[in-house]
Amino acid sequence: MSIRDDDARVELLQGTLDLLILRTLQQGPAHGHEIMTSIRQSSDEVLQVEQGSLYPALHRLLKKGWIVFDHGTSENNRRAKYYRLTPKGRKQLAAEATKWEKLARAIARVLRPA
Amino acid sequence: MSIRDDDARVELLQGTLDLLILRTLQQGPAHGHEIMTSIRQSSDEVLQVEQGSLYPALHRLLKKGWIVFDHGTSENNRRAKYYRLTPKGRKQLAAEATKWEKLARAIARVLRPA
DNA sequence: TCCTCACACCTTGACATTCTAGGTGAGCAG
DNA sequence: CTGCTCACCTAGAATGTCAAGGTGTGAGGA
Repeated sequence: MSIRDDDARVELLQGTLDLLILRTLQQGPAHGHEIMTSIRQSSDEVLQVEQGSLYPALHRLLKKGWIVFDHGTSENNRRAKYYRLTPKGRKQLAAEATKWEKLARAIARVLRPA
Repeated sequence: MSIRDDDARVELLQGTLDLLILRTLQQGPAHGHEIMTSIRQSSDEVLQVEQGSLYPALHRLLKKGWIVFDHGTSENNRRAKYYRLTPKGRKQLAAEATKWEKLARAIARVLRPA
């Protein structure tokens, strides 16, 4: 994942991609390409997930049983894999979201101490 | 770095350690051990930096010219390296803090879209 | 005296995640 | 039939972190 930083791309942050994918799929099934553009758009063009990160991540989530996919046809009439959350994935999403909140708050505290 | 999660330790998040160290040193010179406890305390015991992460990180920051150290003696009368920010490090801190804010906001947007 | 503990520093090896940089094939527009 | 976008994929390298080890020294107690 990269973050747009004054028109330069800077790599940043490990461990949040799973969370972002799970959250995106919570809004309904989507194929890889859709997930990419969805994350980019819902972050106001700040977050740019690379394909080389996305697909390994999807396979990782599949393996862990957090998502599954069905074959389907995209809006552009292409073959595509529609991923969706499993119940296990929903739980994981909740857990990861909580963890993220906790972490973000903790870092914020360190950045501006009382 | 790990985050305390209901009395279990879960590793989390790559790329923020430099920021936390720089921010800690902004409050004045400190040696490694102090930096560890300072981060733990200012995060309300949530963030626990391991030695195996801290020292490589310090050497990395040294190499990049963001910090320097002087030999000194600790409060406990031990030999210690007192690290402090360089002007370059101060700039870097500002840049990384901005980047973090940007990222945290972006992720927050993805987590709860309008 | 000797022992143990905490302090302060360090390194090695493994691991996971991500990026770069490739590649495939199919549909669509010119 | 060419070129473009879509949609999928992988190999290789880089990176940062952790777990687990290690050294040496000072302080305090037995």
